[in-house]
Amino acid sequence: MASRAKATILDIAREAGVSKSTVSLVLQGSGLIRPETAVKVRKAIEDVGYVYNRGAANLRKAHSNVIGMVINDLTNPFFAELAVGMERVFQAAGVVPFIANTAENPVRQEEVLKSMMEQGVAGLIVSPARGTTPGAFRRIEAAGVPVVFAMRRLPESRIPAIAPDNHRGACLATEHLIRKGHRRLAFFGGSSDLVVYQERLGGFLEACEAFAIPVADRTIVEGETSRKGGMACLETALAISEPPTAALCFNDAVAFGVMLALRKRGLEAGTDFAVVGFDDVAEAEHYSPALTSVAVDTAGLGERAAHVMLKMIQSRTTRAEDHIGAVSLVVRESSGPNRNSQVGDAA
Amino acid sequence: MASRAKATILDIAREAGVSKSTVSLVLQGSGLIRPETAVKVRKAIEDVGYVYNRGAANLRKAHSNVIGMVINDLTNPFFAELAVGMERVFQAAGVVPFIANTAENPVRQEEVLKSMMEQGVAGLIVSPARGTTPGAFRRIEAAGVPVVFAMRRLPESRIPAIAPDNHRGACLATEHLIRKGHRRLAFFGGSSDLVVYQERLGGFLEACEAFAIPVADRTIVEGETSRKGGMACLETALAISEPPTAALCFNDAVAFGVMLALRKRGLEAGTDFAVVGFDDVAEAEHYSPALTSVAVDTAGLGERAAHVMLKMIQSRTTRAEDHIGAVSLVVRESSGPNRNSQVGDAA
DNA sequence: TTGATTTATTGGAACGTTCCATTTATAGCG
DNA sequence: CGCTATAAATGGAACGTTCCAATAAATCAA
Repeated sequence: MASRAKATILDIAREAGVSKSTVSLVLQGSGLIRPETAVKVRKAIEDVGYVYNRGAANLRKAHSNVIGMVINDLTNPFFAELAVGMERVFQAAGVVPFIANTAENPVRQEEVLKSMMEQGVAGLIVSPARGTTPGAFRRIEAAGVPVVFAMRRLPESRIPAIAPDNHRGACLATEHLIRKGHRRLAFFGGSSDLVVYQERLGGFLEACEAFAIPVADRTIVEGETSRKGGMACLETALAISEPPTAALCFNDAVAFGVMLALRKRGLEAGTDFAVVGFDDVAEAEHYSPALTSVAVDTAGLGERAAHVMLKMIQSRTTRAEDHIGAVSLVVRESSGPNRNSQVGDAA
Repeated sequence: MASRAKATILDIAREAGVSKSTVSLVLQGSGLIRPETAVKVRKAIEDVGYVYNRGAANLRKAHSNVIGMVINDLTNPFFAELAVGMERVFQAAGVVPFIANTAENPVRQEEVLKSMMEQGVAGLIVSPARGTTPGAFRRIEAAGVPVVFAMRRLPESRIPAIAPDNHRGACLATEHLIRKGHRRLAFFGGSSDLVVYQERLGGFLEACEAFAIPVADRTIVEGETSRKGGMACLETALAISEPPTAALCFNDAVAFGVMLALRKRGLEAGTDFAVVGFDDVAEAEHYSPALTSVAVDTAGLGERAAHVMLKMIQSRTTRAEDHIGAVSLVVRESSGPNRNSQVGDAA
């Protein structure tokens, strides 16, 4: 079947009785070669068990066909969904996305980015890890490799970002809680070194402002963006003298944690304390009680990011516009007795 | 900062006033070069904004430092956990794992594998997609690239597999249900074209046999391995004349679906119908009622798979032993009123 | 038939590394 | 001082492709 040493186009050429250039042309699907020749060559390729060496090709070619996706936390289903959305688009464009996980660790991220650059990726889609330094992408930009940020952005950076309208989403959710009659509100989870956090918290505060919620009645508890973090937030908040009666959570994981902590205290989300999440991951719908959450169309943002990347590569530019995705509040049980079921909105 | 065109070792050599060979040596951390020279070279590397071209290097070197991880469903947190376990090990070994998702699609898988081979991966860790044909890995084996299967295996294949003791896990879980007093049992979800399915169903049947459960009282419903699939399974099972009172589910996703469908009918898992899952994903613990499930130590299996791969690469062999991971039943609420809390076991 | 044009095919020079065989410099020793 | 032994640095060929310029073959116009 396959010969001993790795077969090259030279072996194919010999086998098919043509020149290596002809083989190369066939490999690239050039219309210049005579159909019969092409058939002959393709047969030889099959016979010698040839595998194309993209590394060698990239030595001559301008662009590779791989794009790197660098994700801060693959175990969060939210990011997995994002990745899947992008994959769909890239597959159709004949581009292969390689995914790498940084586990929210800037050092690891540095290594991963370096590695991807060394592989010669055509572009990079990144959801930056917490604590990424502003200069982390300087070298990559200098090398002319297009980068787009997905879901998260960096404080002062010219790199285009594709993200949901965090401010508006948080506003919508907070308004919803206030309309339900809550007057002492909390914002749970996340930390201020994340731009997303600033945006979501900003939306929360704006709504509070708009409805004249006094500053003293706004409880803000930073914390890990995980179930565990959520549990801790609730404990902290309930310990104060005039505890809040409702909370907007930084993301769904935090919200799940809050609901868990409530149950541990014999309280129920929705009736004893209102909880709203952010991201609307698939689980939100299936939780009990079902979680009210801000839907951000994750897969859609992934597709959008992929399209932007493709366009950047094509027009060999390193610049593109930001894109802010529409959000909508999906009202379920965790925020209190039902009235209506979905409040849509486009940004 | 960075020069116009991409810098190469030649540029560095010129900048540092040494030969390209010296630069190459420094890049590889050879002890042959004088420390002062190394420092000089490293400075030059920094100055010209050099990025190493691994493609070019691989043209000469035997092995690349990238390993491909091909996963059938990244949105399943179970597989994401697996991936994360492997990453830990690889990182420590200075190897970069690139992850790709096949979305349970054999055609997509073919493309992904081809692409990884073209990139010149040193090895491949694969959780094969459903319906993978036995010959899918022939060419890869012929090329001498080591492959290990994780979590799933292929019917008749010499490729080593790292997987949990599915048979034993299913046995354990079924026994648990029988001990709780159930006499009409169901096995929900999965389909017979998966080896894992055969193994888990086998364990279920063995336990039934051991406790003399008549064949007529065993209900087996195949279905999608998702929440949706689980819901459908329950509907089907409850429609028969003498419906089962307990079910072992192919995996946790199916179990969640079953619990959801129960609630829709006003029934509660644990009291009205016993449910046991498989995999023990993180959510299982947090569900309500908490899901009894077979824990398989996902991350541990991932680490094991990574180690096996590393060893195969090092000893340049394409063969290795299978590895069957220990399992344990984690008893929670969904299987009925508590008695004990965890039944451990090592295979 | 001949030259011009089009269609297929081909050799050879890159591309950016590594690695072997040398060369050059430095030190050690009697 | 001459010789060997060791340490440090180097030139050049090779790796498997692409692509340009060139050639060869086939077709056409006159």
